[in-house]
Amino acid sequence: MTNIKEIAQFAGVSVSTVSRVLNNHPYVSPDKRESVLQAIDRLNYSRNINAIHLSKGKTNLIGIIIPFTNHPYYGAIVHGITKQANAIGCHIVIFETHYEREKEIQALNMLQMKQLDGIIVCSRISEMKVLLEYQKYGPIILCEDTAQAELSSISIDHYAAFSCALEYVIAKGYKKIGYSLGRKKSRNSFLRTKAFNDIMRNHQLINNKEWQFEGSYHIKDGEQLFQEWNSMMDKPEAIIITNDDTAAGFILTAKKSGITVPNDVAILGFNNDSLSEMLDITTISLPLEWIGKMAVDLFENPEVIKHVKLDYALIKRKSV
Amino acid sequence: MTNIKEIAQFAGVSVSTVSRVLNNHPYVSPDKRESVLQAIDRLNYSRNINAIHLSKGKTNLIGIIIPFTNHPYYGAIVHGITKQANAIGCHIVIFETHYEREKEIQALNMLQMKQLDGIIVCSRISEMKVLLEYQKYGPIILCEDTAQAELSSISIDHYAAFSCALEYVIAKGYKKIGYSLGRKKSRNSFLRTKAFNDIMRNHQLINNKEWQFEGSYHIKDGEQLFQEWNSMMDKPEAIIITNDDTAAGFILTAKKSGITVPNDVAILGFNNDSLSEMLDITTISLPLEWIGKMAVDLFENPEVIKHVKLDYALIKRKSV
DNA sequence: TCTTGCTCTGAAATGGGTTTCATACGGTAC
DNA sequence: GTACCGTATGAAACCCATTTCAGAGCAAGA
Repeated sequence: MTNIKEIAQFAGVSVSTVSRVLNNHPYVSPDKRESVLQAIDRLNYSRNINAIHLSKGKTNLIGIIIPFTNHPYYGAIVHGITKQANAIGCHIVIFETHYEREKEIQALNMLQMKQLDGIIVCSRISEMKVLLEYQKYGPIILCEDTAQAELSSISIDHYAAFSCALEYVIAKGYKKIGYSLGRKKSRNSFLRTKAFNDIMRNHQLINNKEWQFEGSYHIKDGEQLFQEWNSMMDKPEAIIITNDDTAAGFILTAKKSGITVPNDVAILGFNNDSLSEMLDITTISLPLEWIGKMAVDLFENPEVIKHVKLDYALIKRKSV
Repeated sequence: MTNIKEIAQFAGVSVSTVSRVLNNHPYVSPDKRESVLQAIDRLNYSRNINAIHLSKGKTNLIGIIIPFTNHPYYGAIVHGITKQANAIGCHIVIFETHYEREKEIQALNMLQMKQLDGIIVCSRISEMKVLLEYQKYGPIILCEDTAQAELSSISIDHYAAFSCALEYVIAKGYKKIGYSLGRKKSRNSFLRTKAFNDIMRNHQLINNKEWQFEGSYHIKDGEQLFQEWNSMMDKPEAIIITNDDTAAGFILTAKKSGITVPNDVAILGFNNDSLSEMLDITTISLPLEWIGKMAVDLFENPEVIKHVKLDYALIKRKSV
């Protein structure tokens, strides 16, 4: 492999001058620039980026912590991140964690060891305390509704979004209402649960713990959810499912058993995936790609810790 | 940032010894090892991985070239790659190309500049010639049915898989058969087209160019495809759609117009996504995760160029 | 006793850039 | 004429770890 030194020799200049040409610095005379360029061409030179990384102390690599790659919700966020990251000359490294602590630590260690310039956390299992420890090694952006002042975050107001969904279901006349979340212990779920409790109390409706489910991520989970619902003696009349895929799974499975939506049970989804459009599922539309874009923006300005909230929208269709 | 030199000083040894401790080399006396370990702990040292990359000439990073991240087909492959890559201590960098040449070149350049140890190409637009030029910089693995001897590949026998699908449709008594591909110009599509032509000829069935579509990737494309189909005077009775998502979109849209499957039109999908299971779509199951795993295996053994073929399976359900 | 061989250690070379600093030169303002 | 500034350039320091090489010490076998 040819290196900068050989180029310098070949071109009859110093390595500094070669470096200047390579980085488009001013103060290089046209003829020297030309001869360097020629040397590069002749010797078929290409820079060793690891040396640059070492020297500059940065890699233009952003780590993304997500539980699953293969999922519309995170897929959309990752897509947004990728687009914006590319726009600022960065690439992304995916850490698919399946909510294993160890995997998250791996990513954080790469930040510490300077292989990553920053990390965007889409969803996590590690305690906030852990993230804060690693903050000194580079910007960590959270895609969650955090109250943590020390880390920038971008999120949807999940309390408000869930409230909006619930109020709509209630306004439609349903009284026995359940919901299904991803993981109960996440920040998002905490806020959604709180919204549910508050609003049900306000309307003096029954808050039945049996109608509260979790583990809704994929289509198949909707099948499972339907089985659970179907086997209950006392069934909720409406379920808010925080994920269109699962909602779709529920509805499609229900149909096979002759249960129709919204006649037998109303379903309200989240995300506004194209699948929900196809199946006419009433849903809350979330600006997922935009979350990704904003996360990168926050990464770019690490000196200002900000907490950005994005808007949501109720998409009225036919499942409620 | 503390570095290895400071650790050496603090521990009263040479940098070589520190490096030996760090890398678990033998031939370090227990007491020196101990004092190095203590120094590391005291000074809160962490290695600069970029220096290691520079020194070792590798980064344990594998690039993945895919057109879309947000898609079940590629999602499954990426998932398989990620799993196996992690197993061998590598991480992955995603290049979402949307079939833009420039993006693919970006990835290849990162291979050249040694930021990547290798590249797995899931689908591409660049000519083979271009890939071959970059081969000297590191292993390039193709997830396609290539005849190219110089690059390792992992693929499904798309000719056979498509043949299997078509023979099944024919055996079911359909005569007017169409199909829909992703991009017509891809290697996979070439083989599928060839299979179609050969078999239709064998069975002396009409090969109507108007019944051959492309651009089928997402659910929404299925909606579009249905509109096209529906507006035809002379409609095919069966369509093989090389993508379950699009097949699902077709079927769901059809249902809204009162067209039922397979009575009015038979649909055969590809991939065996969970969505196809939900909708009882007859499909060809492809071992996508396994492709990912095998791709990493091939990456690991770059000295032997291999062309691995994986099996497929016809999943009979109710849409044909 | 001498040779061989293993354990242990550090100096120095290596990987390959970026950046600072010192210097030199030509031109302009006063 | 002198002071000052912008352009141009190279030497050397710096980023940080790995690895080779050479040598020292010590024990076992001949």
